[in-house]
Amino acid sequence: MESCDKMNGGTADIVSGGGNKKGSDNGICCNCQKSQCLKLYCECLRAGNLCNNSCTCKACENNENNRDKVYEKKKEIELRDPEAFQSKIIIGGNEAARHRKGCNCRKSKCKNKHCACFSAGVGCSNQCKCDDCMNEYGIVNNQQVLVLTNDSNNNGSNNITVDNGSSQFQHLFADNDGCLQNMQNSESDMDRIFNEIEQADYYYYGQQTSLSSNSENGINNNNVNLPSNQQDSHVPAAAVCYNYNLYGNIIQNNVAAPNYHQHLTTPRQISPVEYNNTIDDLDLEGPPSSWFYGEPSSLPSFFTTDTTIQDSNQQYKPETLNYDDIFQQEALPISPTMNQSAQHLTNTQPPSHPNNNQLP
DNA sequence: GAGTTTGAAACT
DNA sequence: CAGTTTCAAACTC
Repeated sequence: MESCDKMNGGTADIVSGGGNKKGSDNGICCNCQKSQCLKLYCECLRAGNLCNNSCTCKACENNENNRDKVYEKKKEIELRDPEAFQSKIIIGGNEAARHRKGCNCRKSKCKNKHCACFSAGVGCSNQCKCDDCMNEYGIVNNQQVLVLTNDSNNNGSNNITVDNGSSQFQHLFADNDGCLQNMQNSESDMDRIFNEIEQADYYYYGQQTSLSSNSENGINNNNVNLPSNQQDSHVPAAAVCYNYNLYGNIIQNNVAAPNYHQHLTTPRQISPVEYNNTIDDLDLEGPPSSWFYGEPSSLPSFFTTDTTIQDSNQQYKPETLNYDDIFQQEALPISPTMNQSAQHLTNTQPPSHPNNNQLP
């Protein structure tokens, strides 16, 4: 039997292709045999996903038909560990990323994927109780900007894929990955993200630059007209997507950047930016935000510290809230307040939604 | 593909 | 809280 492939070389196709009856996957799948996919052993459940068509689990109950049971089990798990469904990785401020609980490795020396820290792409920290650790804290063993590739060379298809760069990389984005989940709602979503990135004003070294349609030399091939002393960018722009809980606190964010070479060879049409954020898990999350744009190297500092999902008890029912009235969804450029925003993330509390309206 | 190793999660 | 068992992923052959 074909099993859920965990060793896919770091490329996860996040285009749904439609017809996914068991739920969205984010590239996550499981092979659970005994847990009924109702324990944290199940990667799908851990990520907040229902199991999907890529899963080869047996007696799976983590599906649409058992939403109530899934919810009850998740509550049980959260009783044992209130942070169980939060990202395992904490990235914030100027500190190196670390695993929330750390690892307890005895034999692996923390240098393979048996180690939770290594597997998540971060160095071990003083949270860990590992022996003979060779996974030094502060050494991030992956890249931090998600590269989106329009993979037109793959089987002649036009699918957009996520090139993680390494098999470890995807774990930065695997947990409760609401932004990618939302992108799966439509095959055109990734395409739209590209367009939005290009539609946005470009920022470079914190300065807004202008778009030029007929640039000739160097970096200008990518249609960004940069000052001559700043023409060394690999990627013209990148975007970050925040998801907020019902209190307006960031609970998840993602970073995306267009593939540079693809960008050079396939000029993309600039189209009006539209935001149709579908909210799937009203009980857990507030509305996902728009994508924000900025200079790529600045984006990792926008990763947030961990935040409690404060509505996991379904206190706020979807029908009682009018999200449009609470949040105005619109794209806001990161710069020129980039530094100020980044500074906020060094605090314990992440920044609130730009149009935050605190709920009771 | 089957079997072994590993360490987190669950349990006692 | 500590020790043990269960579990599924990672790894090896």
